[in-house]
Amino acid sequence: MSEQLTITEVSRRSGVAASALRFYEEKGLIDSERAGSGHRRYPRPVLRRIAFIVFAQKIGLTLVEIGEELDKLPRDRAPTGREWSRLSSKWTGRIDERIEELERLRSGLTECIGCGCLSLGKCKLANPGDRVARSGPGPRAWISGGG
Amino acid sequence: MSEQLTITEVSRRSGVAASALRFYEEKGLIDSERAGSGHRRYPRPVLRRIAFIVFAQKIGLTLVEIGEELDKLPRDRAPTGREWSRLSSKWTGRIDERIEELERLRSGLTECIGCGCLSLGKCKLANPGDRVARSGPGPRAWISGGG
DNA sequence: GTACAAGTTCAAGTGAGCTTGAAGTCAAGG
DNA sequence: CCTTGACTTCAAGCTCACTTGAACTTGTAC
Repeated sequence: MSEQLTITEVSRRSGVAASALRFYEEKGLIDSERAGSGHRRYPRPVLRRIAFIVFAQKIGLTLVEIGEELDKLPRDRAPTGREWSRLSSKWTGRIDERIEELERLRSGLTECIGCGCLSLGKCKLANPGDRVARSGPGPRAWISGGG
Repeated sequence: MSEQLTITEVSRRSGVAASALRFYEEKGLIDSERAGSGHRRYPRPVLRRIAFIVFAQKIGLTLVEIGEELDKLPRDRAPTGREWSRLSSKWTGRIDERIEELERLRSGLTECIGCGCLSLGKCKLANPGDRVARSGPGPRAWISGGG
């Protein structure tokens, strides 16, 4: 019958820390029911939702953006494969853009740095549209990294 | 003669805020000399150095990593093109890795989400090596985004 | 001589995405 | 009855990459 999962089970299966799961719930990204004790009980489809969140983060979406995407899914029932893939189509575009940007940067490194043009402003490669620039005080958006 | 630039000039030419330039200096990423007044005066080659920092950030290096790379350059004279490109070779590898990861994620989105396997752990695509995972409390590393 | 822009330092704030710690609840086992 | 362990909430802390504000000095223009 184990249709409901505890937070530790969900954490183990998803690889996402329990504290992060609570955090996601607080942000409205996932839901939980409660046992009589007040403990969280997760319906199984939450795993897919979490997988999607992890996926989306790796692609580079913020939790807010992910939330907006997830809001397009029905809350009352498990979404269909069709519904999931409708969301994902948007993201492949994002991935493509990012790959293109990285390829531009790679050319910049090999071509642009060899010559003397790497002085910004002049060099289109260093500043392609300036899409990453300025969007508030916090850290600028960055790439994977993790190493 | 204007061999020396003020902080506003450097800021304007590089597109990096003056506050950020001071911050970079504090972190040891760039140097400045001082006018009699105590105001910063930058030698021209600093622009290339800043360009490199901006570049490297877009690729996904942290300021600490960038600092480690820049430490390999001579401080007493302007580095040669050869010296710059030695640094950059490392980074192209990083870009390639990141592009590969994004391509894996893209396959994951189109193949993996259509089927039912998107439950993490089972799905290799969702967790390729787990390179981005766990490295301290802060935000996980993320990608560009910037909108 | 006084206004004003442009610079200085230092401390504190910001935002994202969490983690950690304190203090408490609840169910099962000995 | 007491401990253990899994859970709860809430507040505070942390990293990264900066920005912002306060209080102050300097150089130039009128």
